[in-house]
Amino acid sequence: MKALPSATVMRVAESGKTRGGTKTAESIRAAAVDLFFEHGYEATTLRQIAEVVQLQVGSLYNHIPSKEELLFSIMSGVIEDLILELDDRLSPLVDPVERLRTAIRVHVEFHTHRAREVFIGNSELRSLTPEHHAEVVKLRDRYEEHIVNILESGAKAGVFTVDDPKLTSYAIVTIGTQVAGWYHDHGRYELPQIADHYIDFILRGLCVPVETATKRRAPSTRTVRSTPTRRAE
Amino acid sequence: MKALPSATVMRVAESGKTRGGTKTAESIRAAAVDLFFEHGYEATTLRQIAEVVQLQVGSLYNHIPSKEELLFSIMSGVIEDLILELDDRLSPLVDPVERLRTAIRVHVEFHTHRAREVFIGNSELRSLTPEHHAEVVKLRDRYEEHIVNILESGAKAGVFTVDDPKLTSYAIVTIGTQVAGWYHDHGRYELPQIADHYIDFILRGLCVPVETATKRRAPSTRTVRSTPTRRAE
DNA sequence: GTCACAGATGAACGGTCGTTCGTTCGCTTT
DNA sequence: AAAGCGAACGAACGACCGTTCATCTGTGAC
Repeated sequence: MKALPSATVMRVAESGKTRGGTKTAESIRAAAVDLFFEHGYEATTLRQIAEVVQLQVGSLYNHIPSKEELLFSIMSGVIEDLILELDDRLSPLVDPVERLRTAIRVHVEFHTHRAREVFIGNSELRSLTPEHHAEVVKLRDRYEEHIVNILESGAKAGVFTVDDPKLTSYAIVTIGTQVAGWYHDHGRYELPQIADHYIDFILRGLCVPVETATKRRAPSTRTVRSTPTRRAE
Repeated sequence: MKALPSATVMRVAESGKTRGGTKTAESIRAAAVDLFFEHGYEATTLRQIAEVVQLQVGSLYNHIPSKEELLFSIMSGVIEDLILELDDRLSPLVDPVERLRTAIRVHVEFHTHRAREVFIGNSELRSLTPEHHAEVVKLRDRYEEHIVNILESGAKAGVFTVDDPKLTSYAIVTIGTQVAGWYHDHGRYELPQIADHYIDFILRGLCVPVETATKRRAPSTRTVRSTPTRRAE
């Protein structure tokens, strides 16, 4: 599989689900996400997963090759979806400031909407086989490269003051990522509010003049795409 | 069995114990830090720890009450030390900007010097008993409160522009914390440079005018050339 | 009607886990 | 020399792990 052309086959990413699978396989995956998130991969047993999906342990192996493969498919899947989403939303934009704004917004949105998977992706790397580990790290680096590219193109255009793109990208990525650690649907903060706050914070850090968030949000049609509150828990 | 020479009584070994525990207990703790960091708490075996400290498994229980207590002592210990260090370095300072500068510097320094313990503290919370979990969270909140207080006092004094102190403190703490994930001793970045970079970035995010890092520091110490290599845990 | 077959079953396997415990060792104090 | 005692030993415990497998079951195609 090679990188897909960005303008042609984008329909795959429209629903966020790139991988199919039977209903049973899908619910095994969902149960695993919940349990891995709550107790960690090592502390989660296949028997717990089987209980959630109302199956016997052995039956799981009709749908998964192994516990580790199950983890890997979750981890690689979530990063792939993230990259697809970013490419999709970034493709019509050229202005570095707008591209960075959007990248941060996508990052925060994605990391809240799929917080459990993202959390797993960030904490269970060491439970993968060396081969799978390398594969996931490669995907992660590919994503980070996007951010660095935006910073560098903005610096070249003279709109960002960026001392060290790599170091700065670490800060930006980690700010968005950690949101997954504390955000939940009916908490204190609304999603667009969080994104706006961090966008302003980061842009100021890059010496970009920023209007106040309230002023900017009022007139435009700047709405968050797909804000379903259907996450139940 | 040998008859002891008659004059051999004064062989005192009084220097064995210092702050904390015995030498054995201390090396068990050290081995646990290394192994928990590398493989995670759940994936680490008491038998692995025993092997490192050259003991049989059962003998560990002469020094620890249980595996979970061992984890708890590591996690609570590192946060306590962090709070102590911060209090110590902050106490002579009153200017909010200088206090924030120092807080960030302490945070980054501590999170690099004791990266393994900090990493454990951030990733193994869920392996604690509910009681220990609550205790560690309380300690962590106490630390975060320090940062929020600095931000609020700076905002009140009119030197910081801070939209939401809590949200901003999340960003600040997480920027420093993630350094522990990739910093290592002989990498491409020097510790003070990392701290300076993030201090400037954050201060600009708070609308504090900042001289360039090059001007403020001695020019000869700036040796950032290339990108750091991300540590693969 | 029967055949094929995906999928569910439940027992079993070989390991490994944290923890316990009776015993032994070696040093210190009497 | 004897007693006391912390610490190490080493075997064992019961529980549980991921995985396998021979067997059964239900459903749709012919």
